[in-house]
Amino acid sequence: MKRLTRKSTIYDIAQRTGASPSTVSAALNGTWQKRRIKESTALEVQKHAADLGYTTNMQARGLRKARSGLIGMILPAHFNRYFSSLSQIFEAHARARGLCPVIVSTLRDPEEERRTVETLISYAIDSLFIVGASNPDSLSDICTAINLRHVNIDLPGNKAPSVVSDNYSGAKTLTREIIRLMPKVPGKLGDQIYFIGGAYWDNATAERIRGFKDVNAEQHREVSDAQIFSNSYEPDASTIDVREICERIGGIPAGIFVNSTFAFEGVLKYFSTQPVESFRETIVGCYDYDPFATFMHFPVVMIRQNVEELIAQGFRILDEHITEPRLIKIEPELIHPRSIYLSPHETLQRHRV
Amino acid sequence: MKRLTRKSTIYDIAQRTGASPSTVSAALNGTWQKRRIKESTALEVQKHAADLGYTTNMQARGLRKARSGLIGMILPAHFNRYFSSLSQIFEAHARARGLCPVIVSTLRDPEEERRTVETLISYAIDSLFIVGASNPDSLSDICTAINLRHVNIDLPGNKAPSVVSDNYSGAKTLTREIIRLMPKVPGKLGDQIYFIGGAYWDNATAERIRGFKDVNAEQHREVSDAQIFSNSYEPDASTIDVREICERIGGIPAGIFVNSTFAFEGVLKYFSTQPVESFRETIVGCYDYDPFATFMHFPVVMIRQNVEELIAQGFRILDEHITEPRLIKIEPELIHPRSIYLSPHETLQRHRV
DNA sequence: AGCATTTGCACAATCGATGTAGCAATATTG
DNA sequence: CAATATTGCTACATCGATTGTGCAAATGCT
Repeated sequence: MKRLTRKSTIYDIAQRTGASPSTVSAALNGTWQKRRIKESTALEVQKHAADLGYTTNMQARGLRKARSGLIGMILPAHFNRYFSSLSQIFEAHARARGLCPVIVSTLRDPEEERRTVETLISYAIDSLFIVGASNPDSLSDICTAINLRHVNIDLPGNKAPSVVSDNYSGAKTLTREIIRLMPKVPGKLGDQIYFIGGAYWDNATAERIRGFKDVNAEQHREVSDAQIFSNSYEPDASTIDVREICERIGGIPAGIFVNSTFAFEGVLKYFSTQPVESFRETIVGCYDYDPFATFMHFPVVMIRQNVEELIAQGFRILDEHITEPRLIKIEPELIHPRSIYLSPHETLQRHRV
Repeated sequence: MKRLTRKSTIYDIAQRTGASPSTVSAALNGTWQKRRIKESTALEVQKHAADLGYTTNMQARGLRKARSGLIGMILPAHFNRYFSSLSQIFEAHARARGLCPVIVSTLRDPEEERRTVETLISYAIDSLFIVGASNPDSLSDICTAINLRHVNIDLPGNKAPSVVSDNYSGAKTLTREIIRLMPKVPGKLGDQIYFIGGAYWDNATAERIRGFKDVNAEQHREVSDAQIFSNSYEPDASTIDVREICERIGGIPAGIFVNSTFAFEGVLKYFSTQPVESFRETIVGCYDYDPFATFMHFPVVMIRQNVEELIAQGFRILDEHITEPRLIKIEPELIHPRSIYLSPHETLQRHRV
């Protein structure tokens, strides 16, 4: 009863139809017109293929054609709304092109990033999206060495085209909004605004800090470096940082610029140890959008990166065979408290191609 | 200047070292002892391979060995904390086994599920995790036909081993907790508890409805079918359903059992149209956990499925070559309002293997 | 009819790695 | 020292699809 049926191959079909393997191949991969195969032959072959349940062995095809039909993406993590929205949209685009997406997370570990890229290369991926890599340029080197088309998304590199949010402008918008919503009680304890999360040496964080500082300056608020906590991607960094701030000022600050939803979770972890009432006058702005995060028990404004555009531009760059470094900035948008941008299913439906 | 360098192959290394391709192959894939290759030869080959930056062409290897080193997973969507936590952990396990994870979402579309499984098969994946499929059995048929090991996760099937949450028990726990937290004002408008989301014909929803009803019965609360809204996975279903409920009772119900974070987003979408004060006495229980969702401006209790165990058991089943259908139930846990279970990075770190 | 095209298809090499079978050189044994 | 065993390696077929080349047969043309 055990059907140890091997997958059927073009040779099986060749036998049944009496055609040669090359004819079968042509009939099935769409090149039969070019190869002057009679239509009736092609149809015959296709019929037999269909009822044998034939599907192309992509490894064989890939081996021969030196491309696989796979398209790779590496990103820091799946378990995050920003990154998973990137995956979701990346996937829709890949599918629309008849490619099979391979999305792997690398946990911001440079060594893991290298290994993963090499693994993907060993599967002969046709192109690669490098999302939020800690060292994009070293990955570019690997790709360039074997002529693999790739783009950086989210964090830019110097050796390949990059598509990123306009972090400076987004941070300015967000900072302005935080300040606008902050209780206007000058001199009040915790009247200052803090920046938490990320790492100052990465481009995105640096740009956001710049925007944060510039808006504060423009509004005649002093910002000292003691208000900026961006030295680590370590798990608990933001939990520890926010605790330190709160202990320093003896309360919860009136405004916090949180640099990512990852960091925001860390902040919440500390908040969960504090009484609910302590948040009455706290305004949190978070760079990155999470639908649930806009419904906190205190007001949260968020920046939603234009994920669709980030990915679309990435594909455009690959399509147009652009390989020289360049930087494309995409404007993000402000999301107000208690708003659901789109239900996730809607987002998904929109990208069914 | 353009380095159109092809990836180097065992033939390149063979040339440089003067060894034959088979020797090179053996030296590099670890079988050299078995094939009685002198250690010095093997080392020599490995050295040359290293500085040529050689990596195995997995398509060639896969073609020859009829397996690819890829392991597949299909799931409804990436853009969701439950599913993306499954991906995250799946990936860690895959990596620990030296496999490359290929995770593809299928948007609960049966046709897309079939197509995707066939695509994955055409890449000769070594095994497959089928997560939350709308029709697991038809996918099992496809897999069985070519002898592909697979497990169902989250939603069970009848033709392959399945690992699912104990939905009945989880739903009972959640329902009890909702009732416990609900304001004790009998006769009050909206004193009833509602069930929203999912589709009654899928096993998980059915089990949860059963748990929901049983606990209500046990507490001498009547539940009519008019309190249960589980007829659709359509995007806006839960938004529409909750609106209908609220309009029917002229307010927001005191207790809502929301069947997934997807549905919860839909509910929030409606809530965002209502004044904040209207939620003062609403208790929401949501089956599935999202870290941000526990910090809403009204109390939210959640059920966190034991994602680690779901995946671990899935791998165990594959490892032990279990193919006959069986159902493994994993106990989920209750998550209280305003609690962050683990920061995402911690979750990730724990699964770096 | 006689020649030139065109049509329809088959052959065989190829992609890169694997693994069986086998051969020569060396080592072991009686 | 001859016979046997072991060591170290190579040759070659193979996995399944693609594709350049070639060659009959059918058709067109004069």
